Amino acid sequence: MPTNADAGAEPGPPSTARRAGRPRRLTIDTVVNEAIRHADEQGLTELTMPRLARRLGVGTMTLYGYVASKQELVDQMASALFADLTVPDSGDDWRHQVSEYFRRFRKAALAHPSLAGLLANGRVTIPAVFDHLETLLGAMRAGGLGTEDAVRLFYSSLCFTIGEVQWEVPRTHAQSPAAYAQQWHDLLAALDPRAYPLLTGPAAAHLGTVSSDEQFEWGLARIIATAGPHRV
Amino acid sequence: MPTNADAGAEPGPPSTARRAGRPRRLTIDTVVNEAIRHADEQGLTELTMPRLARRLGVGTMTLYGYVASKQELVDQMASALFADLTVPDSGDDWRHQVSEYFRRFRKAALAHPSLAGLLANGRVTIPAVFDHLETLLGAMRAGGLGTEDAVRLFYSSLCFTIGEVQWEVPRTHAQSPAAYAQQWHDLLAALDPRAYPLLTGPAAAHLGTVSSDEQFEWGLARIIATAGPHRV
DNA sequence: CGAATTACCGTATGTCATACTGAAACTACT
DNA sequence: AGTAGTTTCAGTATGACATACGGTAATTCG
Repeated sequence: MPTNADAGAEPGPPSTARRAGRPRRLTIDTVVNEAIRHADEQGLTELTMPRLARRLGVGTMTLYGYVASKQELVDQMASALFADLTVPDSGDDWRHQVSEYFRRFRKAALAHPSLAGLLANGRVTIPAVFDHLETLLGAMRAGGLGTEDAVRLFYSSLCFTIGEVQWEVPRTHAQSPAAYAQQWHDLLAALDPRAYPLLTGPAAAHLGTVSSDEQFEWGLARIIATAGPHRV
Repeated sequence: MPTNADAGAEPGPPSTARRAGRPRRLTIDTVVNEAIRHADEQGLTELTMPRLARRLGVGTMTLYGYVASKQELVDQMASALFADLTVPDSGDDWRHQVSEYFRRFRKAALAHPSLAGLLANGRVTIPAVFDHLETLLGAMRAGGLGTEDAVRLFYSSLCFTIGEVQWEVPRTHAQSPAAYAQQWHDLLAALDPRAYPLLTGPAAAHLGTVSSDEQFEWGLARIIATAGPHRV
């Protein structure tokens, strides 16, 4: 665990693990992790407090000893998604560094497709995002990029990555790849070739068959590779 | 009770507007529009069938004569967002045309901030999106862009636009601009200048103060302006 | 060993989406 | 007209949900 997200170190009895009173049956991490597992298996909409409690072998209200509300639980699930996200080691090329960072960002989001939608709710003030931004800004500036462009580059890449994940998840990760290909095939087959000569003709090959990874790389490269001192 | 003023020109097969049976008190458009208004005022999470029904002066179950489920209602709200979205007239420069299209797309989404999150649920098979894609593909090809690049350009721009809206809405549109600026100010002020010399120093000016419109234009330009025959 | 402390969880409340059902309002046919 | 047929309206009912409350159980401390 490279990043410490918990800034609220208790000033009282820090090392005393044993307190008076009935011992807890669970830990907050157990609860959050099991919630993530449940969302992965059944989908986020199937996650309810009673179901999660049953899964953990406790009463429903017990969960409220660990989180103040369901919303807080969901927030913690979202944060956990990015707990392991780190900035790549500085290399010779800041472009590689930034690209790789967002590649990791996307990978983290896609690791739990059902949670990717949480990116949208605006509550995810991604922990340590300031650390990452600070580090990457430094790399970009060292590479000759102006501060304003560096900020905008980061912002644009972030938006693109979030949007790409948003778009991709329901289409590829929420179903089998075969079902995805079939869906595109059916969709294109239903179009009138006279009304849609391009979509049913030359463009057809690029719509359903190209891997999403490639699409992501293409777009990210547009944003990143062309910025900086050498940009057109 | 306010009589609905919606134009109810039935485009169905028969010109017989009058059928047997009790007349409807509402139209589907009235229902969807009032739902959108409610979401704009109170937020999407506050939209419930009982509340919407009360607002329309009907019983809760009456709504189910217009939509099969709440999900269908929400889907229709999302579709309505883009009902007026059109492809800009063909100009001399396909880049302007594509840029303007996504500018309109974003504007449509931001017109109802609380609904922007619906972009994320993957159910919005934006109506007529195929029309738009077909038209823009034609323009791009006519401008010398290869089909594959054209598809990827559209896809990347779409992802970026969706992500930008996603990111922006909770930060700027769900609150007053002043509150937004204050939030950034507080956030930056809380950072330790020694740990975050860039964020608190040269980059600070570009974080909270730059307009989102400019950020959007910057990113979109990275994607669009550099693609094509002249790209690096 | 009792008292204090803390966590667990059964029960209760209010809201939600929605199924069912019969009343209500209109047209069409006689 | 009147009645039959058709369609919509809306009250009630059901089961699930998030969560407040309060009693009970498990532990440590004096």
